[in-house]
Amino acid sequence: MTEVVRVLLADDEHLIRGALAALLSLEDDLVVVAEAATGPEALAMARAHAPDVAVLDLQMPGADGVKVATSLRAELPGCRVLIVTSHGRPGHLKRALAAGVRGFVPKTVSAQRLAELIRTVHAGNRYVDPELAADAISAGDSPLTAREAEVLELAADGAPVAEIAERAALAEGTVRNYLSSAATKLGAENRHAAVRLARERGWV
Amino acid sequence: MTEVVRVLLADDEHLIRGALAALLSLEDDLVVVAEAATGPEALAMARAHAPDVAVLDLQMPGADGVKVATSLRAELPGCRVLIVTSHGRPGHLKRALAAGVRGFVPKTVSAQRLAELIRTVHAGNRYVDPELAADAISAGDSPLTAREAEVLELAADGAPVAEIAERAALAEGTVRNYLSSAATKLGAENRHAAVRLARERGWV
DNA sequence: CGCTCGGCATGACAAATGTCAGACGCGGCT
DNA sequence: AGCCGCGTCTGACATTTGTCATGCCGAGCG
Repeated sequence: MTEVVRVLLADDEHLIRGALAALLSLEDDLVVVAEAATGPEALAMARAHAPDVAVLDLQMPGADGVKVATSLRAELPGCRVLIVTSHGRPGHLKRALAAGVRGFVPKTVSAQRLAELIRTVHAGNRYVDPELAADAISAGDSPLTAREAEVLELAADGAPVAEIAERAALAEGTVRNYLSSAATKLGAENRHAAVRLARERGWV
Repeated sequence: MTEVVRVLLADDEHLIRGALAALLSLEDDLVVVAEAATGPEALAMARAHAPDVAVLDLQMPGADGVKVATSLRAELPGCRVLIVTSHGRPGHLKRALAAGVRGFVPKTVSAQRLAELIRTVHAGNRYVDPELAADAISAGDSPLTAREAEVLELAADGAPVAEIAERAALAEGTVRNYLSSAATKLGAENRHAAVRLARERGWV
């Protein structure tokens, strides 16, 4: 094991990023070559340092971890991506895997374990946290059609139907119809509960 | 400075807690005597080890940082509390200060800075992050009356008015009235937008 | 081709929600 | 005491939202 893994660390919480950098540096075969606090910064750093593995927080200002991963996939195909997250929602995992992410774990893992996982994804293997995977499977695919999801998203901040209709270029009746069917599919009493459920499952 | 500060660390994210414990241990005058992943666990650990300073995450399973701080205040008056948080909302700061918390900072600070702050609060001084303080001041006090806030909270998960009325033991008309006046005070179009705004400002 | 099925879209009607004027009690103020 | 102002509470009315029956179009299939 003479090979050294060059790591990029991106997380908006300085406390965690710094602490993590220090801990990972204790491992002989890992070296943190760059740190970033935002999505765009992470991309810039990746271009500049071409790391072997990028450890990305899911929620960062600017662009979230999955978006960064997508861009990275295109620009630096050799760079493996490992996502860490505080509040894992099923849909995110699905999107992340679709973006070519190699690992997906909650922040409840230990640093020791994270170091192992960095080696794992660097070796070309995949790893997703079993519990998150189980959630994603039990949540299943979104039953919503494209328009239903679109309208539900526009309804997310509590806007009245008239405004949604205008933004989506639809008749009010149509908007109500989509909201209603979305709510039925999700088993919600009304559209607001539907928005909440869809968010929890990562479908919006 | 021969005195050693005994620290309790509570955060549900193992990654951060562990990393933090390691970093703080590098400081000669700080020693982490206990760690916890949940609110109740933090309380139990505090009782067992009687730390000088408790570093608490705001959002933990079981009981949040402020609730733990309140209990701690009663049981271990000598233990100073420092709250760290990822997403600082104005209302939380206010609640925290009311609970006798001595420090309140976002997780974007560096570990170095955190170590300084632990010494600061241990010395009996207070510290709140300037930016969070500014937010709290600009957000001001909640304009909602007790009933308005209560009803708005019951409406938070999208429940229909009839259900809220039953839970609050009020007539439906009354509930609608409170929701309406709350929405007006918050400058919201409807109650759902009102819930969102009140959450953002930490008023629910 | 002719058929069915599912997604998209609409308007009319029923139900839920928002708005209004007003009643009651309580505390502060002159 | 008498008079506000404020919070609490209510029902009646207007508006918004949810539900339903229906039509249109393209994809898949016998």
